[in-house]
Amino acid sequence: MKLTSKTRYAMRAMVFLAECGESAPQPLSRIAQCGMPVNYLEQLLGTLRKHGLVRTVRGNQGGYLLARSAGDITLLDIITAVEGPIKKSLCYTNTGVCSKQENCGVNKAWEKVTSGIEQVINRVSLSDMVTGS
Amino acid sequence: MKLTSKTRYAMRAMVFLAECGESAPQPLSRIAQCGMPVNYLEQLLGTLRKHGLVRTVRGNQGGYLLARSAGDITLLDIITAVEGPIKKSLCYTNTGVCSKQENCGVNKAWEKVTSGIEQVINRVSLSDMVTGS
DNA sequence: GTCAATCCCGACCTTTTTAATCGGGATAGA
DNA sequence: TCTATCCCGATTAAAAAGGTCGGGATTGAC
Repeated sequence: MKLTSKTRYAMRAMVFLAECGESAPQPLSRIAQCGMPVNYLEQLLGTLRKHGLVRTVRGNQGGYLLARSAGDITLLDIITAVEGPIKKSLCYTNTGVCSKQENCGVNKAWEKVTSGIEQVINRVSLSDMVTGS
Repeated sequence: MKLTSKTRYAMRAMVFLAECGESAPQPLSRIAQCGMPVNYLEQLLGTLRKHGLVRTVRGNQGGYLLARSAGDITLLDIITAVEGPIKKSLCYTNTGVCSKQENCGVNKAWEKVTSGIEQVINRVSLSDMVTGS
């Protein structure tokens, strides 16, 4: 339950791209000036591209652009892209001594928690992050 | 944004203690039968005790008990105890090139996210986890 | 009073994950 | 053709998580 550099960097990069708009593609070196190691950022942007959140223009004068409008990208999209899908609890998998195996209360309660968190994160869009709304 | 073994173990232990009720203190060795390494669990229970979630009876016939009623302990209490308080975003701390420093949109949006998540987690009590409500 | 069961605690080690670096290849505008 | 750029896998370094160990303190049972 913690915010990693990966997510923080990805958020910064996406917010920056959102602020830049559709004008021109922003080169990696420019985005990295937001305070991130350029080589590491490159990996993250690759991941974001593979998940369809940014698109690229290759070659000279190339760079990165948002793949969709900022209002159409949520924090859940970004976090899921770089951190993977939000994990589910495994609940009493080992010895079974504590009984109840599959449909135990912990599982049900945890299910409620994860979907609740997903909702919260999914309600914040990239444009919200730009405007602070 | 992931569930660690620490949290999973702590949840199991707390749920087990909740199921045992106020009858007798449960020794570490018994709790560990839920499928956790005993020495590691000991550390976790020490942390939970320091945060006032369990109390102990020392000496022979001793063990661990919930410090409060199961309805009065939430998932937020447990997670905060073992993982520390839910972190806040730092937002653009390095070069300042991306402008806006303090009260930027990302900070505001992230603030909303963390408090939202806290609410979700805080609404699930230990007794909810036992009953699955 | 002794003994055994128990909590207590800090130090250490191992494994996994995260973060960062590097080198070379592909692409395309000027 | 040259250079700025994306692309990508391999490697390393740093940090965190997960787990182990040994010895000390407490206390009920006998």
